[in-house]
Amino acid sequence: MSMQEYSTIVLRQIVTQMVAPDESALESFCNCFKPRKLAASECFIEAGEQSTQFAFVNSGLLRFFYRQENGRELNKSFAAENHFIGAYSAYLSGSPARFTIEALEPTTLLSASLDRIVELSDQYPCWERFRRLVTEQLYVRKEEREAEFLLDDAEHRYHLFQQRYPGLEERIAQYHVASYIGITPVSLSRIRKRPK
Amino acid sequence: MSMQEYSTIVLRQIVTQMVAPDESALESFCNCFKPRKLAASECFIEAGEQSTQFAFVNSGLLRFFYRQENGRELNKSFAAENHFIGAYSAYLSGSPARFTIEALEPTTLLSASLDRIVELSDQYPCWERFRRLVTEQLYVRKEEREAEFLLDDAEHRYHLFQQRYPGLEERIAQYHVASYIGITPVSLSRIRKRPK
DNA sequence: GCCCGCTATTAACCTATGTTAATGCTCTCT
DNA sequence: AGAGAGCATTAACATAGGTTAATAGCGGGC
Repeated sequence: MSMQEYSTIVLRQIVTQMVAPDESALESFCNCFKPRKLAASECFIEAGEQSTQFAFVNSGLLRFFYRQENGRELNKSFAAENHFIGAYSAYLSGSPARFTIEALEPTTLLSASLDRIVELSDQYPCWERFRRLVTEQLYVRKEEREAEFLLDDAEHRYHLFQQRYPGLEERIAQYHVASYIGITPVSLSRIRKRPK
Repeated sequence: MSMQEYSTIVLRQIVTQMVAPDESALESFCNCFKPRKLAASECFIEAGEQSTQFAFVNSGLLRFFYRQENGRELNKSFAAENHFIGAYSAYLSGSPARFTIEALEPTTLLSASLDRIVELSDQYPCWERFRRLVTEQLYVRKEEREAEFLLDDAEHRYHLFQQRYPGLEERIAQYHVASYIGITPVSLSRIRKRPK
């Protein structure tokens, strides 16, 4: 078994559970992916790029963030093992990515071109279905987050972060948590000090 | 031509542009939809319901909103002519709708059961594709809104509302705009008064 | 072991938005 | 025309969160 075949084992399992591809569909799909490593603080996608990369995270951790004019960085989300990443919405609308995806830890990926994935989704119903399922997951997540911002104050959003990403708080700097919640590190520190 | 056939003309046009269904696929699809009218302030879906309804808006205007414990209502979005509506994310996760969909004006819809649409999407590739396209649009919207809340203050979000829903500000009460932005009517009034 | 750089905390002050309440406007119903 | 019901505005005050700056802790490299 080649190195590349080995690294796709988990990917195979996951997409098999999702859409039950037949042998040939699965091969075509996995052949799109090439392994790639990122060092900590290296970027998978930079804001402004016309990126067509889509990847499966084998190990490591990444953050998605927007940069403001004043240089402040706002974390949109995080992705760890067994998640798919990419600037999918930007790809769909043909525009450059609005956010950067950066590794917070040394990360190993399987990376593919979205153009290839789209081709496959035109040829195989299972990959069309795969695209839909991934998009649905993304959508449900974003809708939840919209509700958070509409309904909850910073303290509540902090607790929701802890629930949504169990164990992550111990893995990243607190200013990254603050940035996800949409407040400053100073504010988060105050919230953490508050009596429960 | 029956009344029902007549009312699906625009729906037919729109889905034909989206996924180019063949004759039989289109008939099966349109047969799922039945006309329905809502008076102003009548609800299409109530928060807490296990709703399986999905609809195409022929005319009128609706708002989607979350209700807080204290009774305050937060507008998630609006939908007017030629848009699809429903509690799609709740349907996907099998949970009750978290928000209410209420008509702000007398509204005419074509309404279908999501179970039926899902059946069709399993039978016809074009309706699978339709599901994906609708979900992608929803996703892109929600991601934009997430970015708004992370990056922009209330005044900026007010201008973004005006851009996203041209002409809507004149059609609804200001407290509905404020509720969409996530602030109080008093605050919006202050923002509107500010010198440009 | 020591230094340096980065992170978290804390304090003092500032600003945007929330809260409450009073006022006045506009529309409709009679 | 008058009365009443929302709705928008305004003002006074309260609060959450932002800003700046000082300090303390911690961790890695030399």
